[in-house]
Amino acid sequence: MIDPKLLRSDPAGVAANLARRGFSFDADAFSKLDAERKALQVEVEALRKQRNDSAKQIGQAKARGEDPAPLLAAVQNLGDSLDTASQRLDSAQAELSALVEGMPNLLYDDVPDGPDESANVEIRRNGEPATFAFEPRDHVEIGEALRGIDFEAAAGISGSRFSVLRGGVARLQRALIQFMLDLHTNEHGYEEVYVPYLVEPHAMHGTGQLPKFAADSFRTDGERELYLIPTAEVPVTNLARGAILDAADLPLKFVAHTPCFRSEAGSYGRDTRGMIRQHQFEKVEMVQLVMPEDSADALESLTGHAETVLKRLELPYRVVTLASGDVGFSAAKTYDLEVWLPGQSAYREISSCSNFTSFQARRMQARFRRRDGEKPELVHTLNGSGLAAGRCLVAVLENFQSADGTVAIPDALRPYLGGQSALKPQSSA
RNA sequence: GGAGAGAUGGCUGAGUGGUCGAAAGCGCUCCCCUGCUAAGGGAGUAUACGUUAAUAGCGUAUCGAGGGUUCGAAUCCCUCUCUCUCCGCCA
Repeated sequence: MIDPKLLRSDPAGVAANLARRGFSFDADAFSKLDAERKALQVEVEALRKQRNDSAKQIGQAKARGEDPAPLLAAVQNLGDSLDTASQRLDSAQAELSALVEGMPNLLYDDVPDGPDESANVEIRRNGEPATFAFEPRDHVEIGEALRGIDFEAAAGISGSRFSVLRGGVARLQRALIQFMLDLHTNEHGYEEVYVPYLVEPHAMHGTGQLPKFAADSFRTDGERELYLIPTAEVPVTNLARGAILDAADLPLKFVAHTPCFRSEAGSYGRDTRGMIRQHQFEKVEMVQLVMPEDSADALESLTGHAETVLKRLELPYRVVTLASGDVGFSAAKTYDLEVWLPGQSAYREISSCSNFTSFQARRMQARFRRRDGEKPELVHTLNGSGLAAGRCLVAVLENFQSADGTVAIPDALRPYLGGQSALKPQSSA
């Protein structure tokens, strides 16, 4: 949520910023609606005062043993007019908050302008895409040869966009996750957390997935309205919901491994082959809660933490700054890490690192206090994948393949696989 | 799954439908007195929103949440949530 005070004081400036996203904010309509709301609020409060005063007088009259009847008569119609006015106030407030909650975060000035991902700006690369003496296969072929990925079995159980992993490949994914968690906790100062995979609507609302993007997530069908988390960002960031933290405790840095569930509505036909775009995938997520003045630097270091994973795994990648039209709803600025996939001869997103400034914190009232007695301020929240384990598995399979179908294990992972140095193809039974 | 108890300000804990935003104690802040391994006295001590130059006043709301009854609800009624205890069942 954008600061309502800023919306009132500089609606034109907000509109100009959001226009860079291609989001149109009607500043005049907002100001008019807000003025209406104010007038109604003043009216309602005046009526309430009248009612409170009368009630008080009635009480006093009764205490003195006087007949309260004339006073009662005087307030007879007050209730009705109060009801009417407060109903109008409620609907004005509902309209206003729907408007404000539907507005994306303000962009940082250094976000490059552009309508979509084609305008994203590459800022650095690491590693060289390997050249193969043969036609590199994609992970689907590699996985089948290893008898390690079974899409047919998954389809039989859950339909399209699911996968079953077996044997060494399943273990390789687990090793990746372990490696990432150990790296972030031991070397980058994150605290590992284990969190619920089903969350209530208010948690989804806090991080910005609701109300606007309900269709992107899976919702349970039972008596309780629960959502399968689309990312660990939701439960982990919500750890600070309603909190008033001590400045001395900041920054808070959490890392969690969770499965992620996405409905992928509207992505029909995209990445239908393989495990690039699934309804369920594993991800290690980093979340930081920091003081406002530190969030810009924190985004750089958080992105660096994600990059370290790729460096240690010897995977070629590049970092891009998302263009204004491609930045997500809640973010003020986002870097994507894109890993090289030989099977596609393309860089593909494997991590997304964002600074949400106070946008999520305001929604979930996550605050901190600089000193005793001072007013609490909103924290800034950030998160980034560190990394998407499913896509990382794809990247390892494709980048470390050899002509005979063997896949070498990156050195960094071998301790997690009992020293194993390669996955060998299996002859089909 | 069954049975019961509870939820009040930073904490503990009162509260009869009527000056209750809420007693008292603790804690904290300031002042006074006093003077030194102290004690005593006094005042103050929630948050949000509106109004405003104002973190001054004033107003409104908030006693787990949401409804209802009433001129008036912390107090009565309904629904829900959470916490605790016991039993059962499990990982």
